[in-house]
Amino acid sequence: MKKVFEMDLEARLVGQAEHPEALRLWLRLLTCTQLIEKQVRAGLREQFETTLPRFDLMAQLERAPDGLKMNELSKRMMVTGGNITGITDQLAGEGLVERVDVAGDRRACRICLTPAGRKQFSGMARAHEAWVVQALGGLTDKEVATLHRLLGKVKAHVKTAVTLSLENP
Amino acid sequence: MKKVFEMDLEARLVGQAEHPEALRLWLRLLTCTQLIEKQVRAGLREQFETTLPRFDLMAQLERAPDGLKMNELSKRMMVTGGNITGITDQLAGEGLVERVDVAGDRRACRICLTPAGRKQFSGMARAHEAWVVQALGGLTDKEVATLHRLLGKVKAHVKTAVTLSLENP
DNA sequence: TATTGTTATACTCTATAACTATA
DNA sequence: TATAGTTATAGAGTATAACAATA
Repeated sequence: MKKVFEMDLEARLVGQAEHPEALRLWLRLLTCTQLIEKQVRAGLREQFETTLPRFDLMAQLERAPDGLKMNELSKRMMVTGGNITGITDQLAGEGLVERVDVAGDRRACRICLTPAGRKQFSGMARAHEAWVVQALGGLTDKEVATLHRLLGKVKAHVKTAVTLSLENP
Repeated sequence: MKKVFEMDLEARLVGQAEHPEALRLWLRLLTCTQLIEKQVRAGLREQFETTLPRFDLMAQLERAPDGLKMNELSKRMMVTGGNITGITDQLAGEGLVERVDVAGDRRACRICLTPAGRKQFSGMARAHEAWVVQALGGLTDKEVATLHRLLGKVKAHVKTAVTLSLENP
């Protein structure tokens, strides 16, 4: 049996007694996310020959029956518009999504999953869910709920802070 | 006051009642990490003209008075060796770290912070800590402790699973 | 043979900024 | 003028694989 606890990002804190707990928490948050994200990226690449941003874009569309406009995708995925164009071009080239005209605004378009895209996504989503459930399998239902609630507070606080700092530069 | 809760990655779950809570938790974890990480990267770039991997490497060295070998840095930062060489080259070119011979193994070297590197790092670490404390400022001490403990369980479980899956391919 | 570190390379992801077309 | 989307580009970040020197 190999040793499970290797040194990692958190190692940089050893011996720094004066660091607030918030810093320890952040490093642990980062480590957990990176560990799970690496597994998800590897799975998407090996089993589906795709990437996380491509999966994310399709996941957004799967929940939007009428599709989403480019700028809406840009906001939700937290990346700038040019990147959405690029990913959309790839997926459209493979017939997984399509651009649909928007009535009343000839500048805009909605991006929609094609039937082929919907079908492929459902397989990926199933695998993705299994990876995540496995990764978080060490927690009880109650612990999952607690984490979800507390991270909700973090998210609300950070989003507020970001908004305010953008509004008052 | 601008609306704080925009749609984001988590939006892809709306309406999917059959999804386990684990998936919701994962998306929230990812969103929180990305939000904070974006702020940290922006701060490092704007205030110190550096990047997160460079900061991470220096942070590892700051806690290792005798420096660290390349393969040790590679393990801790969870990236492959060639990248460590690249970052080390940059930092060494700016006089912030140095390669030191290892007695008894002429293949290896230890990477150490120089006095200049140590000095620059201390300023960055102070700012970094302030950003993180601000980002997590919406939580009570008790909530921070709870999150830290629960994420510790996640980390242990994922690391065990990764190790096992690597050992039994 | 195995390990340490380096080099070369390719690819994904991202932001920025200039651009076109439409509102 | 402002907005929706595109294009072009540069740079960060990463993995892979071939390589040299040493163990």
